[in-house]
Amino acid sequence: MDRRASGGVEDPLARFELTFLLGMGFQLLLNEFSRRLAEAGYAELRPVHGMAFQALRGHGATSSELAERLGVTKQAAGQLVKELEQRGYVRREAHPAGGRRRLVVLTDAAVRHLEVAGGILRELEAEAAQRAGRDDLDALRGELARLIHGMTGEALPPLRPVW
Amino acid sequence: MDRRASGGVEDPLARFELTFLLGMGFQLLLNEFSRRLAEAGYAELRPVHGMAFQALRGHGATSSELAERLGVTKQAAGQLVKELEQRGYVRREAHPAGGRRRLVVLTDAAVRHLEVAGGILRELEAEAAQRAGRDDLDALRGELARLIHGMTGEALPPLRPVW
DNA sequence: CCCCGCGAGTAAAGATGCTTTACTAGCGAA
DNA sequence: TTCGCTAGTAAAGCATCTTTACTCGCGGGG
Repeated sequence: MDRRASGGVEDPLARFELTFLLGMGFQLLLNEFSRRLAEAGYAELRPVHGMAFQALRGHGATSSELAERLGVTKQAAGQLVKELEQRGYVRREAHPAGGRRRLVVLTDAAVRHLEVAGGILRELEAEAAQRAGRDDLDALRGELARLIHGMTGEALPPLRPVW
Repeated sequence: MDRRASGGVEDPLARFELTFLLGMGFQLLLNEFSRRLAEAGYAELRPVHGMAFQALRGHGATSSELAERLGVTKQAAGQLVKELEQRGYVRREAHPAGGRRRLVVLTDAAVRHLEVAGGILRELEAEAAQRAGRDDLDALRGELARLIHGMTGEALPPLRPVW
């Protein structure tokens, strides 16, 4: 049986613009992600915190570098770091290059969070694959990747927590 | 030539979770949409205003109905309506059902905005289709529609302007 | 008939999470 | 030594939402 509406009732989603479809899909996945993350004990962390962890994973970064990667001002990044430090998710160490620089690095708690968050994201993707079929989901990923590359070239855009 | 990386350098996007890919694609399209809309003289309107126009198109609605469709409180919706009324995008008429109800309806200016915005969205989609191929883009639309239906059933989720 | 309660709408204050403006601190180079 | 660059911080401003608390109009039960 064909999944596409052929002669039956037209899918109302077919009338929506691509941008809306992307937005709806994103919002649905993200809401469910946040729900499960809160259930897992991370209700205090918003998506932007997870983005910060992503940006800091590996060798850490200065607050200003973090700001650039997140696409916000360095003041906003500084405040984020302060909160995360108070909650024990990052440490601020002496920066090898000296100056006023401080290197912000993840603690084990943040690394654990990244693992849990990643697990939930993969779980969501697996559930979608079960409904839509693994092949279709891989195709979706490929087409999204091409769309993104077509709009940005090689550089990856920052993912900001607001419209 | 195969588009998928087969033996060459792996696409860094292949490492990202589906949720991130959706978010990036959405944000890229939306940013470009906002840019062009501002260029077309609508710099004063944010995406949420366009969403409100969508929700009101046809027969209009009360502020409370609008609030529900946008997924915000009725106070927030009321403020939105006040702004839009001052700028001449909506009118508030007597509601046939009486009571305190006021029917919020679109003016011609709002209808024109919807046309311009729709044109830009279709333009963006056409450009993406030119890069990726019309078939691929249709496939993307179909897969997004299935993803959304898989998560919501028939009901369509509100599209809120924040994470 | 009256009041009572409900839903629509409004008003004001509060919360949040950014940006803007404006400063201080360390370092290297002219 | 002073100039200027960059990192970081502090405080205020601002946009946009929610919460709390009311007022208005109507219809129904006593």
